[in-house]
Amino acid sequence: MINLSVRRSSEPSHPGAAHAALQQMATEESGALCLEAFGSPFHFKKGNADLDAIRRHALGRRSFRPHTEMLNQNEIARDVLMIVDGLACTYHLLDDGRRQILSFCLPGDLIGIAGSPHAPLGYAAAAITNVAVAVLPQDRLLPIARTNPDFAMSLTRAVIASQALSQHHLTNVGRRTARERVASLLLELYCRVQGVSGTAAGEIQLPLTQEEIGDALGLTHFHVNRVLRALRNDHVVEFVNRVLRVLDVDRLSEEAGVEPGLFLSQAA
Amino acid sequence: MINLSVRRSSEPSHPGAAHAALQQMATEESGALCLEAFGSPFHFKKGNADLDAIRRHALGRRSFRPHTEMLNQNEIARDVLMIVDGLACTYHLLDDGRRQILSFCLPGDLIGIAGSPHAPLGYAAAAITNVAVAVLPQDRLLPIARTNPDFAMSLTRAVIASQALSQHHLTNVGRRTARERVASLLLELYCRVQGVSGTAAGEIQLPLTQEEIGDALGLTHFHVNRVLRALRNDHVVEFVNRVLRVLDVDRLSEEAGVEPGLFLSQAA
DNA sequence: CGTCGGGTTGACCCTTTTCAAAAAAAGTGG
DNA sequence: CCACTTTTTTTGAAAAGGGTCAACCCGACG
Repeated sequence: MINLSVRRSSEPSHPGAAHAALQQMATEESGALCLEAFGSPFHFKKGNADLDAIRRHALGRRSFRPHTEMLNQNEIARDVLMIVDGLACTYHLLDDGRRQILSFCLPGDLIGIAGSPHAPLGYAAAAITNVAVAVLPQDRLLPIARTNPDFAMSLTRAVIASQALSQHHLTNVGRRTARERVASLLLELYCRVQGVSGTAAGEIQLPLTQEEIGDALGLTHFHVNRVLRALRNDHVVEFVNRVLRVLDVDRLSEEAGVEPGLFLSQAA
Repeated sequence: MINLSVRRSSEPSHPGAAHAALQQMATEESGALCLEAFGSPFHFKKGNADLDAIRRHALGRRSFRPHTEMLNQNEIARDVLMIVDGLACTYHLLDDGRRQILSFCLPGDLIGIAGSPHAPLGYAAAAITNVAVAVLPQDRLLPIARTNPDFAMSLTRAVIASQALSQHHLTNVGRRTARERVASLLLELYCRVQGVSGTAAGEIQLPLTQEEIGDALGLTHFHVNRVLRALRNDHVVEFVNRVLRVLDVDRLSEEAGVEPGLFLSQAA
């Protein structure tokens, strides 16, 4: 049902020699392991005030290769990570292998904020593409907040925004048909990716497998495949070769059953 | 499919004369409309530091009768509400009447915190029983946070805790069977109610309809009924007459597929 | 050139929904 | 305290939306 081949992030990486220059570029402040290219369509373009406020306090950078685990759901998370480049996801993994993807994480998203400082995180995070993150040690949050009150509110707003998305997903999975769910997720990703990349073409790069889509929507990848085909036949969206082409945005949001503009506010 | 008979909360209330004394008791700080009795099993017993920090800044109180709307999903929320007594829920309402309950709100829970100060809330909230809340105007959050950094972090932690619950629900609905979902929700409510009420009996008052349970779990109330019967036949839990009796906690958490103690941390 | 991760398809099965209807409970007003 | 109404719970039968399983295809990659 799921791809369990997620490698531990602590594994040493073996970047090809050709990538050396880019790695240098990425190895800014800290001695974190940095690798791979950063020409992805998922780069942090325009910042909003809150995110910049948070990012300003980051202590370093780290990078992750595709399909590596960024946060473990049973360990206490030492650091909060802000995605700077690339695509990741957070998820729950059940004992028998079932997986629920909780969110797809784009540049600007925060992952790993813990409620209690020494409790396990409760969810895992993994890189989907190459991912670069800014690192913010968990135990620096309170000190920073004390000297910088706006920082704390920025943090709060970031968490609230991400919860609004979680709730949207819950409604999706709980009360919508497979077709509506797929339409809704594609619309969401289309809007969010355009939001962070600043572009506005009719298509985006979307390096997701149908299995990942299914794990986010509570469907099997078989059924995702069927729905995708139907959506393509009906000239709503095409999702082939990791490219999502939206043929008719209004139609898509109609199919999804969401008010257009729901996801645009995310990018504000 | 859903009960659309939610009355506007602005309706004047008509408390019986017998309740006068109790009303007085409840009308503490402000001229808010207060009514009805407060002998419910859902009363704010033991506070944790964060919640007290937040509640300390509340400006007044309000009460809601059962099935009245507390927050509207299309309006901008003026106030943040902290439940002090009673049971409420937050939900999304789709155009065609489908409803997804996002969370059940017990004393200590915060609802209505807005990410952007002037955007619609995105979800609604309704009282299930009589509900008493502490009111905290949205626009006081930032001023308070500025002079009191710990308040902001308390707020952040409260939102994080509630997001953890949302995510748990998402996994429930997306990747678990009907039986697992019902078991999981009952276990959650059992633990949370005992947490806030401070009791530890084998049963709790749980004034929910099967329809509400279904709307929270992405099931029809017909199927909830059948699952409930099966669980009763198997001597795991009994849920009759608004009373939830847990016959075997370990068995229940096993059925739910969650590690026992997941929800206990909520009450900490 | 052979393996491997994804995508695609069809047939079949099963969990859950839908619909109709009745019984039980809970309010409401007199 | 009793009729009367409205919710809520319960049950059965039938339909359907998705899941399961078994293949096969394809391009990427070593």
